Amino acid sequence: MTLMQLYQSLRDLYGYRGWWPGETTAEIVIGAILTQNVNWKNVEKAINNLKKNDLLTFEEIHRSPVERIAQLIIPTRYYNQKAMKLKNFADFLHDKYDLSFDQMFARDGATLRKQLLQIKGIGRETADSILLYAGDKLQFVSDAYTARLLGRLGFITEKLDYDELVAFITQQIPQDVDLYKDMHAQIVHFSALVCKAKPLCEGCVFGANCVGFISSTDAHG
DNA sequence: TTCCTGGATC
DNA sequence: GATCCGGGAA
Repeated sequence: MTLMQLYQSLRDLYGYRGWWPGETTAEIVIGAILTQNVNWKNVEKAINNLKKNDLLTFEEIHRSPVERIAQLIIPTRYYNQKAMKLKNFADFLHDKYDLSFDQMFARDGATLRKQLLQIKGIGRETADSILLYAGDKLQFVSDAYTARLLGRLGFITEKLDYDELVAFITQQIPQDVDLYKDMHAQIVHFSALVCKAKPLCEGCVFGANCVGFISSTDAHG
């Protein structure tokens, strides 16, 4: 099986997803920060709280005290840290781009990635999510789901760090923004529903292709 | 109890 | 690489 065959299987299963929930660029960026290590349902609660208080733009976040933001995003678990991360991004956008996403995304992806990674609270996965889904940049997004799935399916046999995994994948697929968006979306969806930490192997489309697969007749994998 | 679309710090 | 952060649903 190739990576594109993996992608096609998931796309056949779920249809095109394209994915990232959020009606505005700011909402996508906010979601990318708030979703760190937290269930997306909790992020939705926090985003609704921000929306009800007209805090879903970085103009408002920039001039709002961090304590007020923290109180609204409590469902995202690390709310004090994440409130500061939102403030840090707002400061960055204000100081470097006059609070304009158009100006920010006018930069090339590689330059912008380096800038985003200098913001305290923005790591590689969050930066890449912002670049791909908020900025339509050709930047593949990897994550713990991707590493787990590719490990179980036998694509990778040794641990790769984040950047190595991104390189491993992008070498084997067409360089296309919409493909990057949908492929990550499919992997996340499948990993959250089926190939979970405790996988639901029954009826899995990959069946015997999975090296982590434990059949009911195999007492101990 | 476990698990959830991480990142910073030491 | 180990630990902190520290809510909510199943």
